[in-house]
Amino acid sequence: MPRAGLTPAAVVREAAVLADEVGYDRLTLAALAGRLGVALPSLYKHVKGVDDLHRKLAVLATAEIATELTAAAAGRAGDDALRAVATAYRGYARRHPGRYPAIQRAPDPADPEHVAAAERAVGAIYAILRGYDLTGDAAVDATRMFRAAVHGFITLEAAGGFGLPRDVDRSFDQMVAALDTAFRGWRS
Amino acid sequence: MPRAGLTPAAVVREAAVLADEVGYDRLTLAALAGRLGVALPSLYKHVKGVDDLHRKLAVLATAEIATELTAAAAGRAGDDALRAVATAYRGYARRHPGRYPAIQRAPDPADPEHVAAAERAVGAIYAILRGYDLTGDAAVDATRMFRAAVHGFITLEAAGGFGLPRDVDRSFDQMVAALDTAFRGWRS
DNA sequence: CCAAGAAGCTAATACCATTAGCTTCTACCG
DNA sequence: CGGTAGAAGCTAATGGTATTAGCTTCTTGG
Repeated sequence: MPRAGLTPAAVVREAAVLADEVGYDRLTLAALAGRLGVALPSLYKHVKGVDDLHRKLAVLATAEIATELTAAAAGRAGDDALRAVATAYRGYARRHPGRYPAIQRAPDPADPEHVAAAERAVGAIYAILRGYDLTGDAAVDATRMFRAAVHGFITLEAAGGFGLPRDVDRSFDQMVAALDTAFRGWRS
Repeated sequence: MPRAGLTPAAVVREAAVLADEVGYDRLTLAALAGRLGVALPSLYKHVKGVDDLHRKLAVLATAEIATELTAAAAGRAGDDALRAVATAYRGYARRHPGRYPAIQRAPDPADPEHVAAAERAVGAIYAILRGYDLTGDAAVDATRMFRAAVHGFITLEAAGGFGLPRDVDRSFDQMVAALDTAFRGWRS
């Protein structure tokens, strides 16, 4: 009987694929084990349990989105960068509907990899705000607003919370334009 | 052996209390039955299952928050109303951390009570935007932005997503002020 | 007053996660 | 080249959850 040759990384990668297919809440150790051609308890050699799997998936997804946000911001400034990063943010959530909710989990301060990924993601947003002359507390507040607005839009959209026929893409564009207006006219 | 005298409404009310105590994701039929002094399967006389319970809880919470948002908006206009409704929104989420996530569930179009509650909640926000001379598509877009920003802020805050020491209440006030700026300068 | 329906119960089934303890492969070292 | 230790897999058992079936008992309306 040949071994499956699993590693923690391979398990988490497959978990990410599975989550995108069936949804984050239906990511189950049983389904994951079946997918990997292995009995369920065998997964415990690679992850400590379902909570640990969620944690590892959060690290993976946070690192992925951080890279995409950073790439989107590269070579752009001002409202151009704002639009690019907001679009990349929403794009990641749409391409990876199962990974995206995992990102919500706050990093354990004792996990340097997770903390670094989260800082990289937030840093990509924070950097944009220099183009609006926002620094210090104002930049922190504006970053929080950006994250809240984009994340909130993504989750409401995913939940089917926008009932009216008005085009959702257009609403998103309008929101990003309004964020630009807000950041230009920021008053501390 | 005396009857517990349950009704669907009583079951959902207790579910709301329990959810606020232990969290929405730990709202379980087993715990709910124990709380009501009844065996687990007995709950099926009042709710069809856990999904139905979630649906009913969504109706309850949506109606509650709609009432609070409407009350907050009453007698106010412009940025005054904006601040009041945003504060009421966040206040509800903080007072009812277990009910709040239930609201995310989109109403079944075939459920008039749920649809009406959702329309009442969105209507309270929509009404504010008349004070900014926003109507039609612009009002829809602005309403979506308001909901996205406030909801996103609430969920990020609840998830512990704001790591930095900067005061979160102040960030929220700044965001509401920035929404005011955005709505004043709205460009279609 | 009694019959029907509602409200409760127990028992059984089916997932899922977790732990314990066993077997077998593999890789490294003498 | 052989043996051994550890890693990777397995089965079995336990406990929690939801759901369905079928039974009993209370309550209420005719």
